[in-house]
Amino acid sequence: MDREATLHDVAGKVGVSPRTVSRVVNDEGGYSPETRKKVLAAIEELRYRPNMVARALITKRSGTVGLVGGDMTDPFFPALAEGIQHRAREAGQTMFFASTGSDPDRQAEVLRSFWARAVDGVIVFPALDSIDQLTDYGRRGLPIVVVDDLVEAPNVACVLFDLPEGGRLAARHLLSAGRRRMGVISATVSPPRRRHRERGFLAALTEARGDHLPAVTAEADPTVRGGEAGFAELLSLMPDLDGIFAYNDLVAIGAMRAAAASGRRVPDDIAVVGCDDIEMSTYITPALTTIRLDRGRLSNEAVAALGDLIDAPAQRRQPVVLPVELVARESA
Amino acid sequence: MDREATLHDVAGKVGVSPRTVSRVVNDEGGYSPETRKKVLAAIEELRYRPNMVARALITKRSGTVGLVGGDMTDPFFPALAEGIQHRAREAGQTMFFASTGSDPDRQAEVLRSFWARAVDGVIVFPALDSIDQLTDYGRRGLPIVVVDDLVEAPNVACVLFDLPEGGRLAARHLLSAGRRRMGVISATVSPPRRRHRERGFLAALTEARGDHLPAVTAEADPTVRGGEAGFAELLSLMPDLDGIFAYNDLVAIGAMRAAAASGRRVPDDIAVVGCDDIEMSTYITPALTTIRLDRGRLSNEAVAALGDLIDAPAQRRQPVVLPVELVARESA
DNA sequence: AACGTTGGCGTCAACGTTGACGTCAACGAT
DNA sequence: ATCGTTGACGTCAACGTTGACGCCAACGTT
Repeated sequence: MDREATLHDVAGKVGVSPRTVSRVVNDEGGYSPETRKKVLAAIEELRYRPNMVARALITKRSGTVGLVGGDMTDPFFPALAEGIQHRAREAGQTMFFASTGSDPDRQAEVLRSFWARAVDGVIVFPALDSIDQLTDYGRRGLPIVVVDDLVEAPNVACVLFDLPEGGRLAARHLLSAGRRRMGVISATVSPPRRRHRERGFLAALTEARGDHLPAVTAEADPTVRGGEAGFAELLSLMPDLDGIFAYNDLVAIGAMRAAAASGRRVPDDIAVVGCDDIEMSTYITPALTTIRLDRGRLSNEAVAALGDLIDAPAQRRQPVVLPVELVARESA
Repeated sequence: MDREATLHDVAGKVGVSPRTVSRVVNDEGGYSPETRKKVLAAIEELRYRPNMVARALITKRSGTVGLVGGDMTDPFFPALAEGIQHRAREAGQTMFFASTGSDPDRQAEVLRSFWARAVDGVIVFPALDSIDQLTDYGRRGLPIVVVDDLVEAPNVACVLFDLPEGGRLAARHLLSAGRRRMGVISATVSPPRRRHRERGFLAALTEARGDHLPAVTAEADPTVRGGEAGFAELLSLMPDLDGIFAYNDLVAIGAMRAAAASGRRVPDDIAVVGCDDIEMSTYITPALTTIRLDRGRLSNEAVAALGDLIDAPAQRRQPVVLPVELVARESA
């Protein structure tokens, strides 16, 4: 035959109904051992494989999950995608991937595309101002795991790192190293309510009292180049800067490079702390001190949360808050 | 209604048949302007969206493409995935992604999963010894773009960089810098017939004659750690090594780190050339001299080749060979 | 007036699988 | 012998959409 075998072909070969073949394929029971052997032999001979498209039309389950992020070239992401895909594969699922460039319109387009293809659920790093669309899809019945944000809606679970604590750890580390004139670089696309790192950092400074000056703040894109620009902005606000906390490692690396370019030694003249702990951070000189976000842990928790949503939807879910830790290297 | 609207719902609201609604949705013609307006209004009101699963069951087209690679944490890959996804999105397609860990059994599993979900085509970085399975899927009718290898089969097109030329450029660069005792690090998973870089490198040395010694070779995993191990292997074969060409940038960075750890200065004592041109290569010290593989170009060519296969399958395709260039920085 | 053409519809039967329910022979209990 | 139960099947009708083909009124040509 010049087309792929179907249940009907297998059934025809064995002399049973397609329904019976479906029972064997799906291990449903309700067939004799003899029938089972014959069906499996025919499956092998005809190279039958279930058509997941036809199956999805009936069961509304496609065996796929979607991963929606900002930009895949952010090194944090591929490691996470590998983790998520590994766990999804264990559950017999195939992964869609789409990046949104942190644009809510593109995220809406991606979610629409996934919804139209009956994905079993999605793991989303939300774009700015996209809670409404996430809530909408949750209400429509799409299981959604939101990462690094809080959305309360049916079928939505949240998994996030304790980023305020990360900010506090960074602040305390810089203070204990004797830094007194500090700055924080936050993400350009983050609204104030999502600047957890900055909030924790500033809170820790306030708690500590002491002789440090009030910290200055800047914004930057999540790239090395962004970090260079963020450094320049901080410096213009506080020329005798001696400590920096950046919201991700690429930005921190950029700040380090800009510091070096301006004749300041890291960490002698200025200490830098990042947040992520990407591999690159161990290879640059000096090696970056950073707040480690455990991607393996995040992958596991996100996929587990999605599995729970898929199996038992429309149940109330408490956010899962993952701990962070400071990894002290050379830059601070 | 507590379920998503279908063509039937829209048809019922307007008072036409579902087929007519389908004609409007798909811009097929064969309807009056008045009918079109009514249908579009009803679509808006009912928030109708085509069910891509149902559509795929009939048309055998799902509007999805699959990307199959080794490991997403290889920095070359995410940049490529962004490019491919961007181009796919322009064509209204959604991207599956799966990594295989360069394992042919996992690649077979991935292809089976994609095939069962009626992907329109796949772009594959082949795992070792996987030509047979690729040929098999090509014969079954799956459009396949193979990257960095050559597979001749129906429905298969190949896109690859001129890696032998990359090897030659690296060799000539090192020679012109006065290096005379050189080594090449190839991929552990590459069979001899796929060591294009090494072959080009050695060929250029043979052509050049001169007073350089025959190069030594080593194998390494595609990571910084792999590069450190590869460097050690080369060094054991040639203790007065003064030039290295690595098959990717991470390996080159690892070699640089190992050289520094052994007290050798890069490039003074030992010059290092990589291949890829990942972003990290510009940020490490010294910045890496490398053979640049243009990912934007590769994404475009791969997606274009896949589009051609999808639109006109079972046609003979000449491999697309992309040029490479040497980017001279500080390490060589 | 008759005939051929054609636009704007509609009908029908898939596509491959599965949920809901039906049939029937074999078996144990009475 | 009769009856109720049950395992091992089978039948039927979706699921939502589309390809193939049919119908019919309107129109132009003869």
